[in-house]
Amino acid sequence: MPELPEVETVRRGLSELIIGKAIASATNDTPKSFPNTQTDVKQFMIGAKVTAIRRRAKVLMIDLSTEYSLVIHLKMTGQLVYVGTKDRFGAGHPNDSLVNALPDKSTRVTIGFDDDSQLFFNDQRKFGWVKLMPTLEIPNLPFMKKVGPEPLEAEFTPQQFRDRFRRRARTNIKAALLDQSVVAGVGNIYADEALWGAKIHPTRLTGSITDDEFEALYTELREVMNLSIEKGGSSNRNYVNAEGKRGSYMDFARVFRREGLPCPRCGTTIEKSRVAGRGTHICPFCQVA
DNA sequence: CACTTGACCTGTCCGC
DNA sequence: TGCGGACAGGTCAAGT
Repeated sequence: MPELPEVETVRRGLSELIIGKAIASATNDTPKSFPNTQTDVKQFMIGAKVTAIRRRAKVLMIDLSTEYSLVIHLKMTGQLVYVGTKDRFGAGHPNDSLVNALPDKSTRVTIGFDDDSQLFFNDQRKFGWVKLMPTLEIPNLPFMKKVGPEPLEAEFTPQQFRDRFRRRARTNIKAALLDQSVVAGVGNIYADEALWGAKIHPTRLTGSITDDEFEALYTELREVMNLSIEKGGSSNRNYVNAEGKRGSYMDFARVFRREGLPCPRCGTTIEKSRVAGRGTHICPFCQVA
C-alpha cells in the first residue's frame, strides 16, 4: 500500500479538491469495504460538508460537518481518486482516459458531491476499508491506541526514535521498523530505503543496533520520506494520487525493486531476499549482516 | 509479553 | 497458449 508519503500525498491533494463540498450520495459494493448501515449514511453523511482532511500513520480521515468522519485505510492496493465535473464531462482533459474509466471493477465506494463531482475508493485486493464514525471516537480505535509517533513531526527526536525500539530488541531491525506500534507510517519501501541509507543489514537484531546507527536510521528515514512526499509518493504498482496520477519516487529509489542493478554508492549488485516475511532489497557490500 | 506465521483478496508474472 | 506457484506498497488473529 501506500505508506506514509503516499497517504500524505493523497491527503494534500484531497484537501485542495473536496474541502467545503457537500456530500449528495454514497454507494458501495460490499459491507467489507464500507460496513455502515444506510441509516448511518443518511443521518451523518448525506448533506454533510467536508471540513478537514487529516492523516495519522497510514490512515486518512475525512472530517464532516456532522462531527462524523470517514476513516479510510488503503492497505495494499487502495486508491482515492477524485473526478471533477470538468474532467468528467469536458473534452481534452489530460486525465480523460483514466477518469472516464471510473468506476471500474475495483471500485468499492463512490461518493457523489452536490456539484456532481465524485470521489472513488478503488481497491483491487479488497484489504482496504472506509468507515463512517464519530470524529471523537477515532482515537479509541485499537489501531490508534497502539500506533507509535509520527516520524516526520518536528518534535520527534533521535533519542525518542531509539527508545521506541526497546520493545522489539529480540527481533530483526526490519520487522521492528515495519511495526506500527514502534514508529508510525513505515512500510516495505521506505524500510528498505532507510536501512540502505544507514548501512544497516535488515536481519540485524534490533538490540545490536548502536546509538550512532539509530541516529543514521532516524535521519535516513526522515529524508527518504520527505523526498518521497516532495515527489508525490512511490508508484510501484497501483498507487495513484487524488487526481489519479502516479508518483515519481520510484525513479529515485536506491535499492527497492532494483535487484540485479548496481548499488548507487559502491556499484555492488543489489540483492533481493526475504526478511520479516517481506521482499527485502540490500547492497551486500554496504549492509553487513 | 514478544515474536512468527498464516489469512485476508485479486491480478500479474515467470517457468514449465 | 495454458497452468501452477510465487509474489505484490498492510494489518490482524492465531500460534509458539
